[in-house]
Amino acid sequence: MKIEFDISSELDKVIREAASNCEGLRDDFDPQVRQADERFGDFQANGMLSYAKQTGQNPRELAQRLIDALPESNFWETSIAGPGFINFVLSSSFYYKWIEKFGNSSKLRQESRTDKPRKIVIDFSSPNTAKQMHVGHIRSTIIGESLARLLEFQGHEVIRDNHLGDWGTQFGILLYAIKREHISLDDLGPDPIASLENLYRQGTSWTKEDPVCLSQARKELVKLQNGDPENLNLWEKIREISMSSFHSIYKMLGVHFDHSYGESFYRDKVEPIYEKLLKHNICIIDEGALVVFHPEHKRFAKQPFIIRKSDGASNYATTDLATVEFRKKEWNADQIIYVTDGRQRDHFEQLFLTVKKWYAAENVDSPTLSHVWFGTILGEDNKAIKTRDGQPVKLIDLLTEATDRAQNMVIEKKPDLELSEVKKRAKKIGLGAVRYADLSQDRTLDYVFAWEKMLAMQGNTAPYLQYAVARIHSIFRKAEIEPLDIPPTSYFPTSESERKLARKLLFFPIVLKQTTKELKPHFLGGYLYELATEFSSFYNQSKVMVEDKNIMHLRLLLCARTLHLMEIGTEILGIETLEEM
RNA sequence: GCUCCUGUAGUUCAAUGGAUAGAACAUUGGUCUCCGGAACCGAAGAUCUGGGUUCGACUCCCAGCGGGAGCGCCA
Repeated sequence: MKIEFDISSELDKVIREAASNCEGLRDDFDPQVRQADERFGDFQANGMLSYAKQTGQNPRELAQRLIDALPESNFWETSIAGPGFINFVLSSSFYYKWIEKFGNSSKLRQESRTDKPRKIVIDFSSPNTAKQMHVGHIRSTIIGESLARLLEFQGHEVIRDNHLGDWGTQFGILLYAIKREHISLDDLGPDPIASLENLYRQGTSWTKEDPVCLSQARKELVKLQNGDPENLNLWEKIREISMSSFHSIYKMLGVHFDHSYGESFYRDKVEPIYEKLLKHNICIIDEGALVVFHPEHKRFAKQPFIIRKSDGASNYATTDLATVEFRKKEWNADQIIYVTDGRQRDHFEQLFLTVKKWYAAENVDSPTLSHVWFGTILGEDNKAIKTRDGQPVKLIDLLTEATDRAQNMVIEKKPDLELSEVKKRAKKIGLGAVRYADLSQDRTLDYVFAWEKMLAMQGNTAPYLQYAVARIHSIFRKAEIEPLDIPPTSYFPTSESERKLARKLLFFPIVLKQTTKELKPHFLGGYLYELATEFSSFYNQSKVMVEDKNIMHLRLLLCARTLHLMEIGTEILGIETLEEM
């Protein structure tokens, strides 16, 4: 067996090869190599059980035959257990060689790169302009950024596109309110976006109370959409004010975009869509609106996908179609990933079906369309946090609270630290905690927003990961050696804590693969937590700086590799690490 | 009404159809001459109910019960 980065796929290859020369096993045999429970070994092949059953053979006998057919190797010990599991226990020398070979950061990055790079557009964050971002926006922003980093890490070309809600009906109301109050957008006070949001709220209540106001607001919207210079100018300023407020949050979170085209960008690109879909008989006119039905689909045979309203106006279905077209034509995207709330699943399913038919009719390859959806953040009433009812927590307040709390903790631990350094650390710790709170759980789950939860800093949290990293840095400072300069050693991972830590390192490629396949960052988060736990345990049981240089160098090597994987992993999640904390 | 998601320790969450369901918080007992105690080691504690498929089910299928969401002109 070769020492490959992804041990499970190498093992799979070796077993299949052996199986091909093995009586009773054919080409369709799937070894089902899995990460094994610690009690049984490092990897296990489960494929015998089902295969033996199907072919009417004895699984244990078959397993024995397969083991006999495996090439001689001093890298593992095999055994048959239970009804026919094959367990592989990797040798200490294998552990050492793997860690030695894939140790340094650049090597790890290189090994993680795909051999088929794709151009992938990630559509995420996408707040509405004229409003502040609130906690409901955090998931798309954080998950999207993390996926972007994950895919970039593997060598894909990622285009981050912030699909702003900058052309909605909210502008009618807002423009009406601005004019009624004779507001100057150049003089909105210290917090312009908050002023705009208040103005919008004010306008909403006016239009609700008085039909005359409502019709005035509608007129302002129509004027805007018809290109009225005054309204267009106001709209542009509102967009600028909004962008600048978004930008300050993105900057804190280390999020950036390549484009922020938004819905307004597509407003003059919808006509051809109607024409094409009509031409291909994909849509029909129904109750005055242009809609798409999918007769083959149990739900969408009757549930319409409205692409043009009965008043002739476009809606988000239209712009989404135009957006796909733009990303395909202009960017030649291989894949588009939409990171949105799960409540939009029907919409995207309909969108994807429609695109598929449209492109098939025109005989062009459709990009792979993926809806990466996440659960709703709920208020205490178990309903989605909404802008209208009550006061939703502003995102900036959450982030500020997080850094404030972290700052108190830092000061408590290190009272003599300079304030600028305190703030620097507090920012990484507090924002890391918020981020990890979201990324460490399966994105498809809803959760009730709770300060304590978002700001937790004990247990399975970002500060725990950061603490492990800081301790490793501390070891290297004390040892006065660089993580990449560790001399070779003849001592291999032997003690329980050494083996357990080494073993955890080996699984990184598998976790990375799973995270990518599912586009679920919590797999990576869970792994990093386990790795940090394994390290902490190792740290307590095995002193690194010992007399015996062989032992010390092996332990330093384990520390160095842990450090690299922790740094790579946290970087993908967007969590910053510290050398001291 | 139709469709989708969801139900795991007291609480918040894990678990590509695999062996004795794994953590955190809270509760509780230890470690305190240690390279950083933001830590480590231990105890106690859970798969909504009933069927089915399978050698094997938290996982897949069916039914029921509980929670949530979507379903024609918001996004």
